[in-house]
Amino acid sequence: MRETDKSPKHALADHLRSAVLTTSLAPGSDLDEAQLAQEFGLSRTPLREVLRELAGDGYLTLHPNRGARVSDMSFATMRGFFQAAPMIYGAILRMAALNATAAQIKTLKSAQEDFKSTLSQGTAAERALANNRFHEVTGEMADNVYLQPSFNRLLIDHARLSMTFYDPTATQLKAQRDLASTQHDEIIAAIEARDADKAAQLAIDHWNLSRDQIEMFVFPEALDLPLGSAPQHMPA
Amino acid sequence: MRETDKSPKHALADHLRSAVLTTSLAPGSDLDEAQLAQEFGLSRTPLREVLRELAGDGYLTLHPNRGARVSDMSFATMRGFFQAAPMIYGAILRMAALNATAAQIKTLKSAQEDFKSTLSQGTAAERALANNRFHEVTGEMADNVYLQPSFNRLLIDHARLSMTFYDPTATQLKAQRDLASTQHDEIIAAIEARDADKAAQLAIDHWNLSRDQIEMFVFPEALDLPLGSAPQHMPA
DNA sequence: GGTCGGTATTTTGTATACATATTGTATATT
DNA sequence: AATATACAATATGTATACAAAATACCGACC
Repeated sequence: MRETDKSPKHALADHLRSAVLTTSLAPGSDLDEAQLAQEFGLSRTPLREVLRELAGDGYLTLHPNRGARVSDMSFATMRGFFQAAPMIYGAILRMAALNATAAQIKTLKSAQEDFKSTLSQGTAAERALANNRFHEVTGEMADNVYLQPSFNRLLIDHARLSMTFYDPTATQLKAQRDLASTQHDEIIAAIEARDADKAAQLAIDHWNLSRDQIEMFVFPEALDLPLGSAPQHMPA
Repeated sequence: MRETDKSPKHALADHLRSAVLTTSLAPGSDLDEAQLAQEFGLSRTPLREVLRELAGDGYLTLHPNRGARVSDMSFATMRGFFQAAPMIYGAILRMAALNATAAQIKTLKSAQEDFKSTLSQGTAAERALANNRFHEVTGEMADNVYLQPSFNRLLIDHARLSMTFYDPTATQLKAQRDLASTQHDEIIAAIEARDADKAAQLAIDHWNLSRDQIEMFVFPEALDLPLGSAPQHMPA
């Protein structure tokens, strides 16, 4: 893979996408056109075109006369996310099982290998990107231009939620990740067998796992402090 | 509504959207940047930004070094359309019933009034646009950024299919249009009553009607010619 | 006569310069 | 001292000029 001869536009777009997905660019943060232009060695004109493309895909939001910001994630959008995700994920995997080509299955397996290697020796960001890539491939397999835009938008925020609600101290996490990987393998098998119902079911299972991880972070075990053991705040 | 003081960018975007929806710009036709720029009185730079935005929304497709074309509709995309539409329409109307604001309901009623007036005295294109607007409002009501992109993409091709498979000679058409209008009224009522199940059911009904119209065009009654009554093609 | 190759023309992509809008700051006024 | 206003600084939006790519045209060659 030659990365060097890619056009600066592609390099910029890839960089921004990764940065948004891994929240190294935080939701809501705003981008400086002049700075990015200089950094990636192109003028503002093509740069602004890239920003518009990424805005169309949901990575960024453009505010007239006020520049581009990373699309933000409020509690309202999270609610919408949890409502829409199971349906879309299920539909995508169902169609993936029906329509996947041999070449795509090969690509998916390779994406899964990459994901596995990030499990043993990758950062949280690398894991999120590899997982994102795996699911992107399933989206391509489904080959439905009407579902794809919504699916890709879900994937963006799925990655960002994973990064946001990632708790390295959680002890169950290793086991959950292994289960996720196992589910990926099962998904590949279902697609290869063209078993649409199985694929749809696995989508739900996989989604629930993901959902549990986030829930576990938001609603952790309450701390078990006996009443009164914490020092009282006394008036000075 | 002042149309005159809108920025040329908005004017261009609106024009292109309408032209695509009504197929006055045919699927697959390509756009001349220089010509459009002159026509709408702006330079190529902002014009290209508009093209990128519309491409993000699915109206256009950009081909690197080869300009912008109206997104085309193949049989493959039609198949995908019929697979995805019922699910998304149902989900959108369900959420619309749950989340619609009073202001939005007012907007929807007004859109329906406009639609009704096109039924009695509008062209096919005007009807398609008014119908499209009605459903766009339901999309806004659902207020779900993850479903909206797919829904809007479906609406684009729904409008274009209506225009493509529109048969002014079909006698049932008037009755079907009145039924569509009645369904719109029922949809408004369900949303106002916050009856999500009803709204979802109406989405399916409304969709089936639409589907039947298209099917009627593609598979018309076979011509009732007795065998042999058509002149045989004789060798010269 | 048809196909290949090279040049001219057209079209798309990029850079730079300029115009316009927004934001921050300092000063004046109440 | 607080607010309002004018002005400066910064950032976004647009136009034009130039570069690169693709297409069309024409002639040579098989």
